[in-house]
Amino acid sequence: MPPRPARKALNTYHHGDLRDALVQAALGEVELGGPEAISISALAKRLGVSQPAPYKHFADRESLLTAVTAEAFRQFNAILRESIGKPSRRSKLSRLAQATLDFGLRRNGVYRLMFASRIMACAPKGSELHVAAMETFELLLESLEAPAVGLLRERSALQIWAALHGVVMLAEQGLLTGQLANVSREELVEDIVKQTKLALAVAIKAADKNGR
Amino acid sequence: MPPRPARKALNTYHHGDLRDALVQAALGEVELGGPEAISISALAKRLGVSQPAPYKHFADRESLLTAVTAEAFRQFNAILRESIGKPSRRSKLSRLAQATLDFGLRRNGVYRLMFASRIMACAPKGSELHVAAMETFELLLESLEAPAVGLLRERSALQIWAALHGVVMLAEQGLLTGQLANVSREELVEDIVKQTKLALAVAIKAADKNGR
DNA sequence: CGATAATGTAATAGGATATAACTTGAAGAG
DNA sequence: CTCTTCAAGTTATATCCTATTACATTATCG
Repeated sequence: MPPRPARKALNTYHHGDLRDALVQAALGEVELGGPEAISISALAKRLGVSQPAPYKHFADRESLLTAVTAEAFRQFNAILRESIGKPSRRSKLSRLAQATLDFGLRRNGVYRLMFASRIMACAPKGSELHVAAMETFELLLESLEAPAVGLLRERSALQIWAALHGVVMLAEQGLLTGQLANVSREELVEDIVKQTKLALAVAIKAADKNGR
Repeated sequence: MPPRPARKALNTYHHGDLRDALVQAALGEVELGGPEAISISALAKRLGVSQPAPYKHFADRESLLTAVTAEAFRQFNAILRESIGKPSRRSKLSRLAQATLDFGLRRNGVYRLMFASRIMACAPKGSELHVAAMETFELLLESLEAPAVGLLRERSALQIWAALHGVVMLAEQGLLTGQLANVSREELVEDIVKQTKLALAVAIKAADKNGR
């Protein structure tokens, strides 16, 4: 299927590219109010079309949310790709981790849509959404500049990924209190990166010993 | 304020303890369908009262959700307390981690309400909800049987906590694919526990060296 | 150029949140 | 013991949102 041709609106009756406009506008809403902020009728009003018009492009609200989530993953992937691409004295993993933290806090509504709603859980394997999400994980694996391969590598990736999620969630929910409140988020994430590298090094050494 | 007296329903007009019944019923709904499954009117119908009756106890839907979340935290805390209390050959930390994983997967709707909705982010410090959530973190600190104190201890707790969250979320969303799909969740969590202990040991050694 | 599919609109049903005004019964004061 | 009062119900209603149906308009292509 070729990407939609993005026709121009030549008249007032047809919008031109309502489908894409809906996704973008919805992403804007989610950014502020999270997944539950998306209202089909509000979006229609905002885009100057009748209330039922969106249903020509999305079967229901759920289906719009799915498309929005997929778009969010693509944007997120672009950011990650850029973060590990640019040269820096810090490691790729560290840069990716910091970029994730930044995205998770600055665009928290979108982040919640991606990682904390039930939308993802419903995405069948091979769907647009699932593919985009898998690509995120691929980027993470790529940023793990380590000699480990296979399962060991995946387990390390999972652990840093999981820990990153957790920090974003806990930070957003005001659960970083006590003395933790005085530590910058960046530093906490750096802790996680270091810890993962340390554990991976130990695991590799152990594997070598066994394999020898 | 004394705990609500849990009056009996002596007649048909008054329910007896509608407030508590609402919270419990809502918790049941959340368990299956997540936070968005809660509908005031559906709950009212299910409990045999008129649709606006719940508004005598909760200002709005949001306020009911907050109460439900607080109750969920209390139940979670009870489970955690039990898990680290009973004697076992495994460490407290490991038992708490496994209990969290179990709760997160088996009662995922509730878990999402607790850790992935915007309800928590809105809870002011000192509120019923915030207190219950902080107690969860206290239990985690308690289960960290390590000589570390203060910030170092809190940072370790944060890291294992964050990683646990992440595994629950990723598992629920079907993002554990590839070779990871063949590893049991319990094993992945055990990885996290080991890794945290290792990192903490290293950090303590470093701190000792500096402090010497 | 005319048929047809894609994309819009208007009208409407159904369900949810929330408020207002009224009713019931429990519980304390005199 | 009764009267008053108030918490906790009720019915009725306004508003908003989702979703469907039937109809209108334009784009596209044979």
